[in-house]
Amino acid sequence: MKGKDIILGLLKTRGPLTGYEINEILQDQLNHFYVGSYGMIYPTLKKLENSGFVKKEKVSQDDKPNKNVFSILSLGEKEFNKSLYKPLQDDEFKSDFLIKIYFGNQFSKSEFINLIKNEIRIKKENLRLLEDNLEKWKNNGMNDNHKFTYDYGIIYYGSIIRFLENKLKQAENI
Amino acid sequence: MKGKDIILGLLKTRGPLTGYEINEILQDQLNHFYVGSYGMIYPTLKKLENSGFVKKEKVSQDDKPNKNVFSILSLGEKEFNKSLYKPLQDDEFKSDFLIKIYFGNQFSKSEFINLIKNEIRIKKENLRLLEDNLEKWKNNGMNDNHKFTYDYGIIYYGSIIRFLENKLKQAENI
DNA sequence: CAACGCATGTAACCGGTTACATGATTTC
DNA sequence: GAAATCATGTAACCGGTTACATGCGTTG
Repeated sequence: MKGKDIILGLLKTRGPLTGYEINEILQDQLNHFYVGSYGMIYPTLKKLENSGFVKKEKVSQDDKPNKNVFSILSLGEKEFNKSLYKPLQDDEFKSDFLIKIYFGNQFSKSEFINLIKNEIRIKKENLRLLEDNLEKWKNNGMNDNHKFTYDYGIIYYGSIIRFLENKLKQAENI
Repeated sequence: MKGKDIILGLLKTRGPLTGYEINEILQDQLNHFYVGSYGMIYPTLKKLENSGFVKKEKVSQDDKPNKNVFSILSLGEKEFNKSLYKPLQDDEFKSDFLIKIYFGNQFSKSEFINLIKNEIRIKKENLRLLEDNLEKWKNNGMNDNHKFTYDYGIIYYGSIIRFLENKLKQAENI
């Protein structure tokens, strides 16, 4: 599933949305397993419109700038359903941290330790951001499946932080 | 760190290598945190050669096809060191499985359960492949830092498999 | 009047992937 | 003589990212 399928899925399951709102959902809820940005969202919405998958409606607002609201069309629903039944792709994981660890003998002891400390800091920050979004998410229509993806993130970050803290102790005692 | 930095790092830390050998190392050792392929390796080696980072040497073999052996040059070592000290990039994780789970209310109960079973199968297979490589890796110069990245993979797969098995039970009991 | 939140977009680039194409040598 | 292993490469494409560019309306 690509960016276009996620956008179609959001429009299908949550109703009409603006590019701005799609971005908010991606950042608040899907960020730990799919990274999106405006640079993906707006060009994709344009392509989806040109393909007849979604339609755009201009909405004037008094208290805020005007906006473009996108709704999914039946052709778009078909396309989304198709994507759901495509064979499951293996996860893509790329870790700059692990690449650097792999070449860790190029570092001094203190550099190596700082590398791990830094990664722990980042992962703890990731975990905190995810946890902070929980209340917001609950008030914004969180279902059991959303909770599944949330729990996955919590377990993943927790396991990795524990692992890294062990490795840090080992590295410090050498 | 990009593909080019990994190739430079391998040439620096393991000595001269062919594209074929680089691919073997990527598949056997780095595959769980960096996915590479010939389509990346050969064009990258060409660019590295054109930039003066590596040099190519043709080697004739009697028992096997001839090959091109690449060695790192001092300019390449500089480039690699530079990449090691660039700010740590956040991991990139993209999960087709979690995207489908996020939209899980589009599935029937049995489809949903099969989706989880399928992912467990894939993750167990990933884990097994990693474990199977351990002996081979040990006999091929595995250091403590390599072991670090191996352990990371084991912990990650183990945690996720346990998590998914719990969720599977829950899904079956609804 | 600055900072922030809301809102939309594009052009150039990138770091690859995918599919294809080829061929030697050895083992079964 | 088929399959496996060793070995190298390219052309077309892709799914984005990065950096830039703009502007309204509200809040402090």
